[in-house]
Amino acid sequence: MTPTTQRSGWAEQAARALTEAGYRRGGARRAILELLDEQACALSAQEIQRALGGRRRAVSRASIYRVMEELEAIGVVQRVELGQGIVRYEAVRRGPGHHHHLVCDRCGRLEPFTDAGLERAISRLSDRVPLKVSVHEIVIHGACRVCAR
Amino acid sequence: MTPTTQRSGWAEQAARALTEAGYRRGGARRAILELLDEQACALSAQEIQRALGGRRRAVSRASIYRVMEELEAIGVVQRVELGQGIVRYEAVRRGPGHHHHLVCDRCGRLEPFTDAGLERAISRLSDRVPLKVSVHEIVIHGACRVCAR
DNA sequence: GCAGAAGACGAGATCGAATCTCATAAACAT
DNA sequence: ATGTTTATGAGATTCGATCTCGTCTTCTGC
Ligand SMILES: [Zn+2]
Ligand SMILES: [Zn+2]
Ligand SMILES: [Zn+2]
Ligand SMILES: [Zn+2]
Repeated sequence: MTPTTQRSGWAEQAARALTEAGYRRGGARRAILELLDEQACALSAQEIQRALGGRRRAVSRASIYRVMEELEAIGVVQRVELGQGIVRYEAVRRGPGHHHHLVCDRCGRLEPFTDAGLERAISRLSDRVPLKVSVHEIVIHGACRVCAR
Repeated sequence: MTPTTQRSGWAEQAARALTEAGYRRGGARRAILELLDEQACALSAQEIQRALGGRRRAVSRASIYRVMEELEAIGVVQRVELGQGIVRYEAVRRGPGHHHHLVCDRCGRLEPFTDAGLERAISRLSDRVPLKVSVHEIVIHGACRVCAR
C-alpha cells in the first residue's frame, strides 16, 4: 500500500468529463473523486465507503456503485478484479501512475508495479489482436516476500 | 469459443496429483476433471454444473466449488476473474494450451490468445519483482469486432 | 468378500457483495 | 424564488459463493 499521493488534477479532469457527459455536480460524486485522486492503487466499494464515512462526507453504497459505473463508462475509472471475488476501482491515469498488479494469493497483499518491457509488448500486441483495446490489465499471482517465508 | 478439444492427458495427470495429495477417487471429481480437460478456455461454476447435468453425471454446486478449490490448491487448475463478478476456472497446461484472455466489455465475449513477446517480457519481469511468481494472468479489455461496429 | 473408519458428496441454509426501488434532497434553468 | 430534473440514500432484493451436516462411497484391514 504505497501511499503515493499524486495530485495530477485527475479529479478536476474527471469532474469536467462528468459535466460534459451531462451529469450534475453532487456531493457524493465530488467526495468520491477526491478520494480516488489521492489513492496510489485500487480500492473496493467497501473501502471507499469506510474512507468517506470516517473523514469527509459519508456516501451510501448505492451511490458508490452508481458513481463508479458512471466513471467507468466515461473512461476515467477502471474496474479491477484481483481475486477473492472483490471488485476494486482505480483512477485511470496517463503515463505516470499507470501500473499493474502483483497479488499475493496467500495473504491477499496487493502491490502495484510498472514495467516498460511489458508495456512495449502489449502495445505491439494490440495491433494484431481481434479487439479494439481500451485498457489492459496485468495481474501477477504468487507469494509475497512475507508469505514466501 | 474455439472448441479446441485437446486431450493431453491433463485429466489423468490431475487425478494422479489428487491421489498423491491424499484424496480419494469420487464420481464428482472424475466428472469435473473430464469436463475441464475438454475445454479450450475457462468455465464458470454455473457452466460446469449445467454441462455436467446435461450429459454425464450431475454434480452439486457444493462439490464443484469444493473440488475446484482442491484443484487450485494442488496447482492443476487456475481461477480466472474476467469481470462481471464471475469466477471462472481452467486447466493449467504447460506450453501448448497456455494462453491469456481478451474480454469484450460490452457483450462479455471471451477470447483466448497467445503472444510470445508478452511471455518473454513476463519471464524477464519475474526476476526483479518482489514476489515469488506462481502464475500470471493477462486480461485485455476492449470492444470486440462485432461490438466495435 | 465384509465391516468399520475415513473421506466424498449433496440438499438446503447462510453469507455478503452488488443491484434495484422508490421516496426525498439537491442542482440547475428561468 | 419556483418548478423541473437529477442525485442520493435506506432498505429490499438478487445471486454467486460458502457452510452445515446427514448420507453415501471409497478404501483398509480382516
Ligand atoms: Zn493499482
Ligand atoms: Zn503475502
Ligand atoms: Zn482461457
Ligand atoms: Zn463484444
